[in-house]
Amino acid sequence: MSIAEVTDSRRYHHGDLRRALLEAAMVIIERDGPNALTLRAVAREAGVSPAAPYHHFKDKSELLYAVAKEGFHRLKAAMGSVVVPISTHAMGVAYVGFAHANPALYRVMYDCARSREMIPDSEAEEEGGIKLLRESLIEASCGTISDIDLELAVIAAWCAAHGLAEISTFPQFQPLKDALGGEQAFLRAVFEHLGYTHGLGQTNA
Amino acid sequence: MSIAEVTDSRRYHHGDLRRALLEAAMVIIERDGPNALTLRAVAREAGVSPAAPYHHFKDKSELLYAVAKEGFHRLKAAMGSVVVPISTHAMGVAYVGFAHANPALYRVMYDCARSREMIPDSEAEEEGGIKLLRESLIEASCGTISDIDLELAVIAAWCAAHGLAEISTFPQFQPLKDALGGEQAFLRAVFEHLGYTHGLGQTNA
DNA sequence: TGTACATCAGTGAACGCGCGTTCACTGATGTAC
DNA sequence: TGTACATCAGTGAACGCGCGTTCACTGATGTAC
Repeated sequence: MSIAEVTDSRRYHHGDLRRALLEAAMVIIERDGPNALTLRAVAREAGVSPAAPYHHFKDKSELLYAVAKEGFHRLKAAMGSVVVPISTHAMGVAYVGFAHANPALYRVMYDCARSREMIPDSEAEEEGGIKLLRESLIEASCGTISDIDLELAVIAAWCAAHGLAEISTFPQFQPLKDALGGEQAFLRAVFEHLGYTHGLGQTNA
Repeated sequence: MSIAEVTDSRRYHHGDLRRALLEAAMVIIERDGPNALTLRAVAREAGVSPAAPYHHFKDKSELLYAVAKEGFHRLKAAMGSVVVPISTHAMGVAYVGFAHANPALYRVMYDCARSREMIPDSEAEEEGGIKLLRESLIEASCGTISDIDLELAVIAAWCAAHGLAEISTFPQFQPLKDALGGEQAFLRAVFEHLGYTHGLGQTNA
């Protein structure tokens, strides 16, 4: 439920329109697709005039930035909330789970991260999840891993998670999912194939 | 060089406008980004009136389909042209190379593949690369791999390639690339971390 | 406590723009005789 | 080979639309006295 619905939305002054606009943007992205994310649509969704957002965002691109930043923030939160013992595998599952729960937002986040320098703030959020991943890999190796191997392991795990997040939703995999006994078993099996059974990226054989 | 440039583009009748429109669309996507891909822009790029494309595509979405299909066709060609002996690793490098050479097209292809049922034709093209990958995995296992393990290996390899294709371009990896001695060494190292040293997805340890 | 007033966060009308698409048209092409 | 004509693949003007953004405005809020 958005803040606009919680508080009395008929008030002239909204209360926290900035937050409400971000929520509205999330709704629109997931409901109507990233291309439907216009400033006017966001204002409409938040129940506010088309000019109102300009009191909170310089222009459309700044809203987009903020949406991506919020997305990375939530992704980091999802990854950080896995139950102990933290494993790379569990974090990968959380990562993929987030991407599947918010597929369109996930696309917007990465389009944003790829297409331009993130503002420092957003970069920090984006880095947040990576930091958690790195820590889990250090822990799993008992701190013996070299810097270069660690970075390679981070990237490898990130690639695996990103690939799985985007590709495993394709309908053509449904037969295999059924054969393996469901989505979770399917994800586990693919992670195993990629070397994440024990929560550590495999080192060179 | 587009066909429009090769032939006399001042002719009233174009010759192969459909092809020229696809080429123009590719140019626009890579030069101006996927959001700049409008029917009018494509016509403009091809040097033709805004109504001309309607003699070759029912509407804008049909042009988009055709672009994605052509993209998958080229991706398949890139994967198929790796030198013998064919290895999963070599095909992965070809895949990532294609994605890096045509980043925006690559996004359009996957957005298209994800957002709707591809028309049968396009699905065949999309499947093309997967088929090559599957064959390389069968060959590498000397035909002893089970059906389920084979499909898992296909998906794992596909995820790794897709993840690497989209993530390895992030600027934050530049230091590591430099430390490893360049883009190629970097890609090889990450592939190794993911178990593709010998051209076969690792089986469960 | 009550009042004047500056500030803030909204409104709603308007702008210019590029878009997808349609339409009547026209020039080029190829075929029948 | 030459001509009439159907067909095809273009043109260019026009349409309605939703967009991002601006602007003068106004209602609500909070603070100084």
